[in-house]
Amino acid sequence: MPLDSKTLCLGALDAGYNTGYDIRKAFEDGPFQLYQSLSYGSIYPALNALLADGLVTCTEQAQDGRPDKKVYAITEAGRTALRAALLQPLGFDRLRSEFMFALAFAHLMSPGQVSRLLDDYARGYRELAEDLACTDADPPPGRRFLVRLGQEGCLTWARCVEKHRAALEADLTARDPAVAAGAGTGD
Amino acid sequence: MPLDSKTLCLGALDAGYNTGYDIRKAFEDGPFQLYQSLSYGSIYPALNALLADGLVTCTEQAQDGRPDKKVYAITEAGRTALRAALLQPLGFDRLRSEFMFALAFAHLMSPGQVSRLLDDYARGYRELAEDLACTDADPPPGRRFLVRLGQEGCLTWARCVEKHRAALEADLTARDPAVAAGAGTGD
DNA sequence: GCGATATATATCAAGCCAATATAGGGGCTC
DNA sequence: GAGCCCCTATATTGGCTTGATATATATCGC
Repeated sequence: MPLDSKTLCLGALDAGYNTGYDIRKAFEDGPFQLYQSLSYGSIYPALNALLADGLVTCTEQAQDGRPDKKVYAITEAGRTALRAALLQPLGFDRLRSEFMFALAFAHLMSPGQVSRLLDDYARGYRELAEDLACTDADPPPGRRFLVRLGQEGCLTWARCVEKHRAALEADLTARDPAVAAGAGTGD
Repeated sequence: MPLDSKTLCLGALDAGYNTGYDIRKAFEDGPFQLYQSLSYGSIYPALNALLADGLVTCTEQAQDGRPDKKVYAITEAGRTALRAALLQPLGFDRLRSEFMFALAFAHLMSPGQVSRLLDDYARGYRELAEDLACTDADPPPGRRFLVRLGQEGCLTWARCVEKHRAALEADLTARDPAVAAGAGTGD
């Protein structure tokens, strides 16, 4: 198992996110949002396990009013473990798309509903492309590459949807002539 | 929650996959492999729940030697439930990519390791594009659209990786001049 | 002054995945 | 024909993850 939640946390720490709260932001809005996700229920237990294994250190900072901040830092052993995990054979990408699954049943919907779905889907990827732009300044080479790749990929995917949607919409009206004619012309 | 495992099973049944074993294949190698996944641990309980709710029917077929086959069929109520679930607001696509996460830490690897990662990554998408071609004959409009979209999307993504990789590899050697000069190239 | 949002840690129920158990058939090698 | 692996087929379980919730305070807009 190459990339469990402990490895993901080590990566976030190496990238400069040093509290549980910050790590979650890195996966929610930050540089990792495009290709990984991680929630509190995984992060806090993972940090405790990493601490027990000596792969991270923790210094508590008392703050005015706010709850104490636990600032974590990756150790040299941690960085070695991260490097080792990244070199193991990696599982291939897995996409979970409710939009695509819904579109697989376009024949069960009205053409108007399908068109709205396609609009929302393409727009979502255009918005995501913009979100990917605003990340940290001067990232390492790998993350610079991923920003460019992610932005172009999202825009290209949106364009691909817009390119092929006409064929789908034509297929649907061809199957349901009543819609094409605008009135009940029979089947 | 729009697309839980019960909804996914209803969809697979509507698409003509009518046993638990078959449904899994639809998500493993079949038309849904690109955008959803579902395992036995979800499928069998979901089918039981759907049966209890009257959204599917089940007829047991005794077979020579082999265990009895439970053939499920979606009911009209089931198709209505499927339609209703697909029209609820859908969550946006979520990608889980171990390759991209690993590449985010390219600065922790040797250039050779990064190059191999990029090779494997692009090749994986080219192979996936081929796998997507062999699906069932004469699919409904939505799935025809998704096949075209999926194939073009995978190929485009592979090309996008290959287009941007040179910049990454240049960045990495610029950071580590020893590698550029050819001295002590540890792999 | 009031609700909304942000900081920050932590836990829990519900759900899901990967692995395993069970069981017979077909095909392959030696 | 013995051993072995893969395919069909259903079912269960352990362990992990998500999403929601609890707690406590500060700041910001209005």
